[in-house]
Amino acid sequence: MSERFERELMRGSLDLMVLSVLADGANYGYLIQKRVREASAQTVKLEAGTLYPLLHRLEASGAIRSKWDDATGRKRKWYELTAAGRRRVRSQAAQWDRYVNCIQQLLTPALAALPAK
Amino acid sequence: MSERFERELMRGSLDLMVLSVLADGANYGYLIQKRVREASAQTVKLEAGTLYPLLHRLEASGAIRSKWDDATGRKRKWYELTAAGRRRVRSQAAQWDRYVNCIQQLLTPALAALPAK
DNA sequence: GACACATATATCGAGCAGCTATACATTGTT
DNA sequence: AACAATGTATAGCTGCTCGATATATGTGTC
Repeated sequence: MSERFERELMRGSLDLMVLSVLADGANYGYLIQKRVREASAQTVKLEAGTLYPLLHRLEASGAIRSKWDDATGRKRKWYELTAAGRRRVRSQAAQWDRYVNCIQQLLTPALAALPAK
Repeated sequence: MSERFERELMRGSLDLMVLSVLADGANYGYLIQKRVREASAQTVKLEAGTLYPLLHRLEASGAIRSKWDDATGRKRKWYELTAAGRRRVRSQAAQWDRYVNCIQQLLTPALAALPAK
């Protein structure tokens, strides 16, 4: 039940998380997945079936661009932010902050009103 | 485009927002909608077509219970938290906090890595 | 050499939340 | 009489995330 809650929480913010990872430098899918999982202490699982379509959407929307790397043994598809992607990180980060504050304004009085458990 | 971002942000947290309003005391749909909108300075629009199904889901899951009020002129359906609903507010609030911290841990270094705009 | 396991990307169907549009009924305003 | 605001409700659409599945290569171990 709390699983479902967290899954829904992710919906709006996965884009921003992936873009944030790429703001630290170019990266490829498998490592992005690991970084998000580790940064969130396994709170955000980020399944492969979620990540790859998401990367394709981000690329289609012009926020990132990709390049295959066939040189080394494994084939990897590297992604990096475009200029539009960098703008998006900043703009969505600002929206995220505003949004978190909105929730906090509802949550703080609500918790205060609840019996002390 | 940023509209879509905020809409998706809401997905996981609308439950918690509505439960928070009800933690302040029993309330009915139309007023809950206004309170969420005002508390968020219109950031969260919360349409009627979203709210009423959501209230029905919350009731079906046992977090809230309802009672029609036919006494006064307008018919209103009042909702209040159940004991399970109060537990859910606390538990989801804690999850929300953890989740916000996860994002922040990705976002802070990301913004630092971006050129100063 | 065979086997398991990690690495690496990709797609499909199912489930479900939020939106818009629509409907309906009452009350207050001009 | 017309209109806006109050008040609840449902149907259809869109689109995200999941689990399952597919494919292929590299690495370690017996």
